[in-house]
Amino acid sequence: MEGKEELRRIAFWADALTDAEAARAMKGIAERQFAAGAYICHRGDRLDYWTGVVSGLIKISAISESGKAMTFAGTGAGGWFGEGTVLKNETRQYDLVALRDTHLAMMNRATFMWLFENSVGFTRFLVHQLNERMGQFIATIEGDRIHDPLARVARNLAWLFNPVLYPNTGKHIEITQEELALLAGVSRQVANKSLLTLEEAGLLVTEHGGITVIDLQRLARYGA
DNA sequence: TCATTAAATTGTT
DNA sequence: AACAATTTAATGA
Repeated sequence: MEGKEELRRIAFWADALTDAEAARAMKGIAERQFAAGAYICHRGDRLDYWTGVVSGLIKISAISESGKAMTFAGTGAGGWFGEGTVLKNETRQYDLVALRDTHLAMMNRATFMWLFENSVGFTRFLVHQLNERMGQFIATIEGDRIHDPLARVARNLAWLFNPVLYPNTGKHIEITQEELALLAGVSRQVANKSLLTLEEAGLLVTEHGGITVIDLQRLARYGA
């Protein structure tokens, strides 16, 4: 009971575990802080941790052959990622960058594998998470062909509101236009104009240091 | 609680 | 990239 409460503070999937499983999970998790702009890991590094964002914002990106940065996904508070890398026991395929001061929870591989093989609740959660991420990656591949920066901003923003990957977030998120620009791989000016356009279309409301989404469905499909 | 200032964020060029 | 305008946060009376 005690370990579960503690785990619940940093992991929304704590409820899927038994008390004993939660206690074991907690023992295998280390918490680390990263400053804004810091690299959490570079492509090719061996990072054998399943990682959760307790607070902050990170970007998952890769450098294409042409040398252009390509963002695969952004993850805000409550998001967990890297299960694919840990399961396959291989090096990271992407760069991880903290876009703002970020607090991470990192579960070591042994604990992750133990939960995967012994906890029904955890395995069920993982399947759900992988399935959802699959859909998002497919959308990402399609999105990379879209050069319209407006659509890129809209999609990146919509990902941050994925209710399955980040169940804690409501319709509001704290993110500056500069941070969103970094995520979408556009300039801050473009992000600013895009947001104003999206606001005019009635899809969202811009605020200071934050955005409230009105129509997530249309936002995710914008330009498609 | 209110006024002043500093810092952060946004809007524009 | 640089600038001005706007909003929030912090400070002290």
